[in-house]
Amino acid sequence: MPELPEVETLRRQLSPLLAGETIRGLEILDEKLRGIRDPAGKTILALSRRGKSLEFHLDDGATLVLHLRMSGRLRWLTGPGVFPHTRFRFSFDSGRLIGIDPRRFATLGRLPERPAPAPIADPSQSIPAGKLMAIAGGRRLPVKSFLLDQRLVAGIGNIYACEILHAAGIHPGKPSGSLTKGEWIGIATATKAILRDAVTCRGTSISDWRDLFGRPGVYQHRLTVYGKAGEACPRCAATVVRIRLGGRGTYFCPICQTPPR
DNA sequence: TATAATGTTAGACT
DNA sequence: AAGTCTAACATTAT
Repeated sequence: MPELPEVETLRRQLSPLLAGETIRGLEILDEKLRGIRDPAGKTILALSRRGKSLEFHLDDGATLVLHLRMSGRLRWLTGPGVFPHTRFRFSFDSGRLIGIDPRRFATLGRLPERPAPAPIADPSQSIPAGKLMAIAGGRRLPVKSFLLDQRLVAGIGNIYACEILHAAGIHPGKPSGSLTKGEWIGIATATKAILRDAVTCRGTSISDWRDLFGRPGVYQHRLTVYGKAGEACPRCAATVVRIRLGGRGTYFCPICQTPPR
């Protein structure tokens, strides 16, 4: 569920609450998450984000890495509160951080060594068209799959990939190696604008995404194609279609997103 | 009952 | 061999 804008929303909301706070305890309620050394007594120095991962930097030099995968959410509580599917609970002097995850795909680890960052490490900050084109090289990989590959571009997920390609007017199935420089520039421009806008909107709440305080984001009101099969394309009024690409539901406008060749 | 869901990855296939 | 594709993970909702 959470993509770059949603995770960045959590990071921004958590930073002022947790920087300098000492972890008083960590309760793990899902046996799948067992195995991390107890961080109780460690102080959080800073929070960062890498792609869709949220990183807690501790004063013992270790880093706790949280990935929410499909259905993970975080809630900050200062009073009582019980949520179904709670999988872990951090306690601090100032409150509690609850991890909620119905599908149990989320991961929480204490990684001493992190993998090398993707070539496009933060597409909301810097996404040079020339670099995209170079990476795409003569690949046949559909451009949407390219944008979703976290080893290449970190942070874009299914919703924003669909929205970016619609904004850039490019068919999601177009082989990435066949895009022109102009098309990559369009993708880079759309990516930065959309991701930044979505962060400002505190993410997209189509179904169950909520921010740290339980409030829905508002970017769902700005979606142009994602989840809109059968509806009119806001740019050309043709009917938005849904296909399956790389195993994921893919929405696009068959008229203003150029067909692959 | 069958399908799909904001993600990732191991293993299969080409 | 590298690039690409599919199934699987676990659960809920339609």
